[in-house]
Amino acid sequence: MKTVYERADIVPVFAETFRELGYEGATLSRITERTGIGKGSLYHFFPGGKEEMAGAVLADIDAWFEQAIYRPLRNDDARQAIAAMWVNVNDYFRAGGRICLVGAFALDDTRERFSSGIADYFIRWIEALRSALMRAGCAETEAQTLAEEGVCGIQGALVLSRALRDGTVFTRSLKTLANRLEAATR
Amino acid sequence: MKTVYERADIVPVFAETFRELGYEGATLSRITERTGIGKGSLYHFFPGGKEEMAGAVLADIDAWFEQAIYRPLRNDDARQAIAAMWVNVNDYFRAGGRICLVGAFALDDTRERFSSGIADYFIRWIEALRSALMRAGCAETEAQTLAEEGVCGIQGALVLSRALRDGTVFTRSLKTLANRLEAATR
DNA sequence: TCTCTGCTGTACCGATCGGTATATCAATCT
DNA sequence: AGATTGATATACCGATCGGTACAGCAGAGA
Repeated sequence: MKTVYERADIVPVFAETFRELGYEGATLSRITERTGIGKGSLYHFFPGGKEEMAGAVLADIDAWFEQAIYRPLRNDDARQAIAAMWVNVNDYFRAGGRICLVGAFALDDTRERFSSGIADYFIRWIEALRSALMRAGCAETEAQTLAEEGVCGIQGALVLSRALRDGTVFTRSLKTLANRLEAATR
Repeated sequence: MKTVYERADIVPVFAETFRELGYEGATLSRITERTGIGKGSLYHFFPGGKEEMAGAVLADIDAWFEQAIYRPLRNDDARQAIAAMWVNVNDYFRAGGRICLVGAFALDDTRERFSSGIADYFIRWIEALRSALMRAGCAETEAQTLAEEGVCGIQGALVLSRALRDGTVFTRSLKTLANRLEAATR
């Protein structure tokens, strides 16, 4: 059999594995087990090993957020883009059933491996949201505070809903944040 | 030499080790290296191994929050207790330089090992804060929302300040949250 | 002084870690 | 057909994993 895998097909499986087990917890045997791909192929596509695999996941995540969240926030109608952000974020994180890998990596030593990528992800998110808020009528300092508060709140909601095993906490928190930002743009 | 260690002396060192490396990343060799205690003593005090060590840390953390945060929120003057909470939390987390181990454990598979302890920590925090908010004059539903938002925001601020390597983000976020709650109690 | 108890360091256990080498396979090109 | 290429499974590597066994050692009580 010659089943050819594409990086694009494998990376999302990596992502879920790292999400569930963390960087250290995601051993190569776990990864081969979940992807169904042997070490041979794994190292063929990712000669850099585990670190390259996780790096590919982060790049994949970054690309998704760039096109689905950041770009609309920067370029499209501000109010609409912000509203779409809440919906897309709720879907992406499966209403709290899925964590933010970037945030999780930031919390422990794994941060040192992907330092700049992790910082970028959040900087660009906050900056894009701030831009949208200002276009929607916020003053600069308020927009900055609210943007930080929004991104912050999302990360916190992920932690909390995981801890409580209650996805409604996540969706409810997003709603509260959305109202808060909406109130500030009129 | 007969240097007798107390569990109370060791546990905080465990805590920092788990914080920095995560549960999987905190190997026994790392732990012995940081504590300066050999495996012999380690397993003498903690026959249950790594899991018991981490469990002791969680119990330690829980006890600290109970006496320093939750109890005042439940019993003392509401406004004062809330104000004290922000100060104590900022100190405890070293202005964002130290993460919340409970939150970190919640994010990956480690949650399954300490499930009830993790959930309890957050449930009691939110409940205590809600109680204080109500005594300070909040309506019940608003108090619940604000309490969740507060705890949520703290967790998010920890993630964000770690990711950005910027402790000012943490302190600033706490300030914003404090203002938010203050505004709702008058 | 002589036990006895509690603590400690160390050697060791099987299992698994991340990673490498290689032989084989399927498909394509000449 | 024969050679070449890319993809795959597998065996294997030294290192380290979490955990155990145990011998020795210091101090308290007899």
